[in-house]
Amino acid sequence: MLLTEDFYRRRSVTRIARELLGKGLFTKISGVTTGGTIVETEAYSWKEKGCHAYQNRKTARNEVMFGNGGLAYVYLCYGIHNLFNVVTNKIGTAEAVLIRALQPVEGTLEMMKRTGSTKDNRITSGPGKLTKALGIDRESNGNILQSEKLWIEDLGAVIRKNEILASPRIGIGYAGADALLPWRFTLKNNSWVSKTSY
DNA sequence: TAGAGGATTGAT
DNA sequence: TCAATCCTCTAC
Repeated sequence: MLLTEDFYRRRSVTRIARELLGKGLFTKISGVTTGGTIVETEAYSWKEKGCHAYQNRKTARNEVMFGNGGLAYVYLCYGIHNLFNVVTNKIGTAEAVLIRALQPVEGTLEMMKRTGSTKDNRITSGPGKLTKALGIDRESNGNILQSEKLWIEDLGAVIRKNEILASPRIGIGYAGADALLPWRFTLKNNSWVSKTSY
């Protein structure tokens, strides 16, 4: 079952980030479906320094974050990687959830091909890697997440509170005290969660 | 309009 | 530990 606008347009971005765990992110390109279960997310809000839209700073890049919940926000990081976010909340409130890792469900062979990997392990364990595996690039920026090319669906998995781990977000040391917010959510003991040196 | 740096990754 | 790589944002 596809997630609808109501799911994305709620007020609490951290709650949506938690609830996205266990949901399925998929793309269909040239007739091939690829995707998997979301096992790691991070919440971002205009209220804190880690966010591109901190203090409602609106630029050409982050404009989509100010749009309605249920849109894709895709941007280039380090000149190399496309990072995929889900825009949440209502028009004018810049919040989003970064999808950081998936557990493959469908199209594993195609994802291996796209990432140039010969093994099927950890091909979607990281925000830059999963976009490459699913074929997501900036052309998807601003697209709705209920299309035939890109969507998130409820796979029926029930995630209990005690299966979710909250920790500080990755790679935003410049955000000062806000870098310590426990807004990174992972499934406990899931081997597909991204590896970090932190 | 130039210059610095980034919500990462994989190889050394 | 470090380079790849290019777009975005800020300052001048």
